[in-house]
Amino acid sequence: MTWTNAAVAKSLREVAAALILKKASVFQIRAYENAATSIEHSTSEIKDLREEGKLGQVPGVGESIQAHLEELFKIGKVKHWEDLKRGIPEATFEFLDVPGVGPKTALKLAELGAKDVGDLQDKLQSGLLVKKGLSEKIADKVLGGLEGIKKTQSGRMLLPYAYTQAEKVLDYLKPNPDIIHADVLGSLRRMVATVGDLDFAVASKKPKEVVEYIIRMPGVNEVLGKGESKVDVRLSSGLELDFLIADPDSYGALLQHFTGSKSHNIHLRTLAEHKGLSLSEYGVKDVKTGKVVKTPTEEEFYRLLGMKMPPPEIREDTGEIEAAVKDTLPDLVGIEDIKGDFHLHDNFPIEPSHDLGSSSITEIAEEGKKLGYEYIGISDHSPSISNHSSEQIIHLIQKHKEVIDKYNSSNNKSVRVLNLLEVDIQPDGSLSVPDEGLKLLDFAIASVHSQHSLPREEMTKRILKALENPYVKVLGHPTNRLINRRESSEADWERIFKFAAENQKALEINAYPDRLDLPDMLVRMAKAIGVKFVIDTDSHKASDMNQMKFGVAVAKRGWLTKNDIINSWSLTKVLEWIKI
DNA sequence: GCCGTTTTCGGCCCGACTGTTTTCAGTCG
Repeated sequence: MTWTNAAVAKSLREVAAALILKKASVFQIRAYENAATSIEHSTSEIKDLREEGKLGQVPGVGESIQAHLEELFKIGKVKHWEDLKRGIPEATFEFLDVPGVGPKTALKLAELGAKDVGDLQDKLQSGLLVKKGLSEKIADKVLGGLEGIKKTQSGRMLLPYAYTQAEKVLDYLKPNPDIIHADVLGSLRRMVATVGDLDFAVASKKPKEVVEYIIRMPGVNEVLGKGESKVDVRLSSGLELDFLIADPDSYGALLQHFTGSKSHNIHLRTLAEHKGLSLSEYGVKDVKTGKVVKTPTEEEFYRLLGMKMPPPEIREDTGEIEAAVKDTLPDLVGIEDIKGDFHLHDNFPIEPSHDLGSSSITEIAEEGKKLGYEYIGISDHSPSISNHSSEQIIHLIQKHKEVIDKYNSSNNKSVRVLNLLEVDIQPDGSLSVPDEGLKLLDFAIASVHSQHSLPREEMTKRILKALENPYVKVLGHPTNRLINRRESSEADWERIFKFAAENQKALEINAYPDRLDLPDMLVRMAKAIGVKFVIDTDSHKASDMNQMKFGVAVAKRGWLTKNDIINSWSLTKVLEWIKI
């Protein structure tokens, strides 16, 4: 068993479930749940922290759980946890993965004889469990939930997909005269890399009419739940949409409440309580008088709590509340600050190791101009090392350089084009292009495209060796994760970030939909170490260059300001940075 | 079981919907 953060968190949640079933103190239960959430959100592998003796630094992990984790990593199990789980059928814990199934339902299902998820589905479909005393409605709900588990296994939605779907829904909502405001909520509004469900807020004086209007939306296949001010639907595509409708006077509270994150809201409520206030989606209540102050805007909601409004992207309870109180929130980078894109693949026949782009330099440059850029970087994959001699590689780079030089010297160029290359970091840390080839470039982006799961120390040395090359200015998609498909590579990121900071190497935030790499939490860590960043789309066709906003979202979630991001600098300043 | 600008004890977020509960429990966000 490899104890990833997800696996450790799952174990803690199972213990919490066991505690619920054994009617333990709700606060003890919450403690285990808090520890699980905190570990899921940790920027470091918990196993590494333990080896470094830093387990106690994880919020929510106190003396007891710390001792439990020591035991877990040492012998693979925890006696105390096993004692707590004793007497509860093993299948109970498996059923917790089914949406809508909590500990008590899970136990009931196990006691009725369901052995595992597959068996559960069979016994529900055959009606066996209902015959044994399970209510039909619960049976239907669990069957519906089993659909959900399949969705989870196939992965949460990628942010750009969710974003596009949500835009379509907002386009349907906004023209309705009964609808005063409509916004997306939840993890999508916070621009988290993956999104589970799509949640929407609607401000209206006529909630019932709005509910009916939503039910009539094209593509709605099933109404999953319906209340006075709430409706959940499933589209024929399988996508679930949740809508919450509020009076315009309390719309700010609704937006705030359901944007979350959960940990942000919990912290906020605790803070409010000390001021004698209580928070809900209806507004801010004075506990003494019982009077609710409605808040039409989020700014007003936060103002009543004596703080500035933190941007949705950073509402994760990682210091934004403290900063909002002290009025020291960072001025986060915005899409309008971006002046270029360094990672773009064109269709020049460079005979690359990986995929070629499909647009010409001219098309890419024109798209760049449309986006308001001053410069772009053409960074094709390097010529494949197995099919070419060093001389051939250098020759191809020379040819490509001539094309770019010609474009830059033409009279009707759209933007300045930088001559870059995405070179492979070989397993031993050497680069796929000899230095004589690299010196023809403005600079090189170095990326790992093979052997992604080397042991941590080997991967660390591999990346550091590549970054030592003076022509390499950027580490491309640093962790190599592919969301829902491939885990991040293991490496000593702190060491890599320190090296990057000391040697003026930038880390890429790759905006490609299933990369979003560097991930936001590592962005924050790297910034604290003093690293600079570039945000790139890694486009293989010109029309993909508009995905920059998703990279900017990652940067925002990592608390980056304009100054942290090299491609928000002027061309002059970028050219100076290249020369360092 | 955790935690501290109410600090080593005494607190710990709030509300909606669903179900089979006729006054509340389970689950979710």
